[in-house]
Amino acid sequence: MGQVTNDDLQLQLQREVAIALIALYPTTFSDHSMAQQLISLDRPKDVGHGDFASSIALALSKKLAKRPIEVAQEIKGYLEKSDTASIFLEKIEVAGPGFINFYLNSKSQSNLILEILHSKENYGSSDLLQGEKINLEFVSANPTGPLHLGHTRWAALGDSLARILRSQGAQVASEFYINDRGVQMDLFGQSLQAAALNQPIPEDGYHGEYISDLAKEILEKNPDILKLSPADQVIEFRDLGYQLQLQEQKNVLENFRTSFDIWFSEKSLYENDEFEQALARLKAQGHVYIQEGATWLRTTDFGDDKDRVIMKSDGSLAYFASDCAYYDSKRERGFTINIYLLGADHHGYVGRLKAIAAARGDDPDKNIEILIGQLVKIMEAGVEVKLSKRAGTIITLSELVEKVGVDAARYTLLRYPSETPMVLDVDLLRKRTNENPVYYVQYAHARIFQILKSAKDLKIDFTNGNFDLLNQEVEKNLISKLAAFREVVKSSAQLREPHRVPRYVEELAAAFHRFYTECRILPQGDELVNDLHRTRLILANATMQIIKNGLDLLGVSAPERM
RNA sequence: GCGCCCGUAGCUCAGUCGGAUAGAGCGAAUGCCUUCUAAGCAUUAGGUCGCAGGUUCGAUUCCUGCCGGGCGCGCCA
Repeated sequence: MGQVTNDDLQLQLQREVAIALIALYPTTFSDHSMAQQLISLDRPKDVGHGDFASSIALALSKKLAKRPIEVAQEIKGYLEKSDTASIFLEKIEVAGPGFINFYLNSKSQSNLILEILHSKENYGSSDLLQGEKINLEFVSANPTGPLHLGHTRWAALGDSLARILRSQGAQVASEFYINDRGVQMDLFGQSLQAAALNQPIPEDGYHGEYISDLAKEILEKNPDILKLSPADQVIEFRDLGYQLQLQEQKNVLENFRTSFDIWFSEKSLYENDEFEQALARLKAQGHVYIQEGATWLRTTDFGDDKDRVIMKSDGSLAYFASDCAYYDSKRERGFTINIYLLGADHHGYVGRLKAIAAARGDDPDKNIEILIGQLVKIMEAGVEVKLSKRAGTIITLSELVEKVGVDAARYTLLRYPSETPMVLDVDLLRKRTNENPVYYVQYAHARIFQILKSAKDLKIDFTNGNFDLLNQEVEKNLISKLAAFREVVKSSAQLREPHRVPRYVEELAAAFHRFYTECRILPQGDELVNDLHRTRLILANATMQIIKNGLDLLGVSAPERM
């Protein structure tokens, strides 16, 4: 047998246990894959419980009519005699009510560390999602104003999720859907025109201070605009304002390290017949009907609350028309998995979006995935800031970044599951930036970097070490944390949950800080360099690599000094 | 009224397929720098996991009902 990678260990251990079950209880287990499926095997939170733990004995207790501890002992006994298991296991223990704890030997630990140092920035990536073509749509703000705090959360989440999915081999297009047509755009144009002419802005128009600034900018650059007829002025203001505002959004997102592969124009759906084709397809499939002069899609056939209007009775298009054509476009472009990151205020869309997919003949559970991002509340001076465009109390993406920086903003927004409503305490982020968890993680990285730099200055060669020497609790704990990285990134990708990465990286940083406090890494004074120093340097180096890899998945920088 | 999400320490929140004494950060108290970054570490305090049932060897986790909070239920976008 060749070198066993850590990734395989879990599977291999599972296989060994399955073999044991079949040998020990032939009347209960005959089929190998069935036995293996039954076996739970996870990484315990507590290092005292080994590198892997299984509750299989507890689960089987009833079926075998034996006490859990007895079952555990029997499995342990069998595995201890197994030659294959002993290749990578140090020892097996039965603990608590009947858990079996497995401890890896130092050979498998050193293999892990060496693999990290060998793979470098690629460690943690896999081909788990190889061949998947994923469209990931997020932010998708109207180009009629600045990006607010909600958009900021989706920007961080979407961008990080794209990085995580790509790391697992998926082909991902991150996409921004520009709502550049319809009533809102016209209101935008009217608002700009009114502001430019010092006239009252329409009641349902756009009011923020940015509108008058934008109007002023347009006037300065295009003085001739006033010569146009009022109706043409609106169009001109709308189009020029749109360009400026969209460019502004692009700049802000760029500065937030959020990149999009595709900026998709809603208007374009109508300029090259994509809407016509999508509608024709739905009609041909028999899901479209006309009632009271309006054209409807029978989404209730596919679980939606009510049918949706595509074309209104006055002949104008409903917003939903674009949704249909847009989904069709994504499928035509070859995306099999289409992820929508929606704000909680749009969660009512789930039913109709799924219905579009189903009506088209797709599998709504497979081809469409919708992630709901709960809204972000803001606390300032101990009270909640009510967000209102009218009152000018909205906090924009760029304001947040100005206050706390890109790293802290991204990291904070990524720490929580998207479906968790979160409260940002601006005062805390503003006044106490040093206490933000992001600095805790970055500090660990910077610390290691400086130590390795010192080691190089001292001309210490730490390419080889002896992992048998690492027998302290803090050292073992750090190694076992490193071993968990791959599984964290994988589950993060599979569950579409980026927050697992920051949580993990914080645990890893904590494990390192404890290790650093208790274990001297570099030789002191006149002390000669020995294998323990070298091995600890290797361990520190691997830790730095994983912190860096984790932060990269979040789009957060890993500073060399702080 | 119906649908989705949330309810875990004083505050902000983690907690994979149900598992071992329920965790982290902040805040509070106390220790630790003549040696690698104290933006760190250690110890202490702080909990009826919203409430009540059910499923089972075992429930913060799954099911039902209730209470409380957020959001959504247009031929608006």
